[in-house]
Amino acid sequence: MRITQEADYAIRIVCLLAERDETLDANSIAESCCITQRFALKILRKLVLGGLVCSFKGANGGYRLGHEPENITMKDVIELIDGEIAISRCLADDHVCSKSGENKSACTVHCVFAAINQDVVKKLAKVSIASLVNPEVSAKDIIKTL
Amino acid sequence: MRITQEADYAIRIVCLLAERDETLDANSIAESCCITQRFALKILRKLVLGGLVCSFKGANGGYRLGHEPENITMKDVIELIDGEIAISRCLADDHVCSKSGENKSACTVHCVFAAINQDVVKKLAKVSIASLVNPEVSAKDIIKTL
DNA sequence: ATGAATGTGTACTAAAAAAGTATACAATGA
DNA sequence: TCATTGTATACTTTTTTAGTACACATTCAT
Repeated sequence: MRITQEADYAIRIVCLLAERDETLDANSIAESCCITQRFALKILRKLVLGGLVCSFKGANGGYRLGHEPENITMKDVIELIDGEIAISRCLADDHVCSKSGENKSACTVHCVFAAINQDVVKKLAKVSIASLVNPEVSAKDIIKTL
Repeated sequence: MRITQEADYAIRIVCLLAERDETLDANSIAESCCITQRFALKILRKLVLGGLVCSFKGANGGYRLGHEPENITMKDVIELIDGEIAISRCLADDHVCSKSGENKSACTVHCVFAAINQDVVKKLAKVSIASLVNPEVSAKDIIKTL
């Protein structure tokens, strides 16, 4: 529900696969991303199940990107790993906050959270993996487009 | 670092104190906010230490808002309770992500997170407690100003 | 003065989430 | 046919969040 480190790693893995347009095995991916092979495997499995990455079994097997980097966004990767993005607890728990009672301000607070949360999601959906790995595009360039 | 339920309760407590311009004791505050007295006391202590709320000891004691509701924002309350707002883990841990290595995309990803995070903070700083409790101001009105 | 009402300070416990690990198994290709 | 590589499931540890307990200090009403 929050943006975890696992999602952060997942983005890096996807970026790596986008940069190196070849089949990479879990070991070299883990090494490049400075995580253990086990943990990389766990993340890769989620990416495969979610369709963002393709896997190949057996000797010389490994992983490849499942789509063009232009068509994968930060939002896609994060939501695949963490589930729906929620900046606050109340947004995560089925959008129900049992203890809020029926007073006006509690409701208003949650509406504000929801609006800000939507904006975060919208922005993350604007950032493609292609732009992240493109050496001609700087972080500033990306931020300008948000 | 994330926006917790405690912060959510804190906002409600502050709103309650803003609406009812009188000294309220922990018990009635807890009841109004649908939380236990113990937990309310814990949150109230933080609010008092942070200066947002004043407390009065002894019989007929209780709590009152420390500032005008116009001068308290959602950001103030949240940061007082949770510390710095951070939508992702990497932003929280002293803005250092040891495992990011030195590749371009990892850095870019964090810059994007930081930019979006700043925007969230900026928006929360625009929402005053006064606007939350004002019955003439709807959630939509507030969201429009963000 | 005294004691009931009220807040304070510190520390503790429990539940949930995040982070990471282990094991046994299945498929592939040289 | 076996070394290489991914799969599936489940477990453990650490961190964070949420909430509780207790002994104490202050104040007001009487």
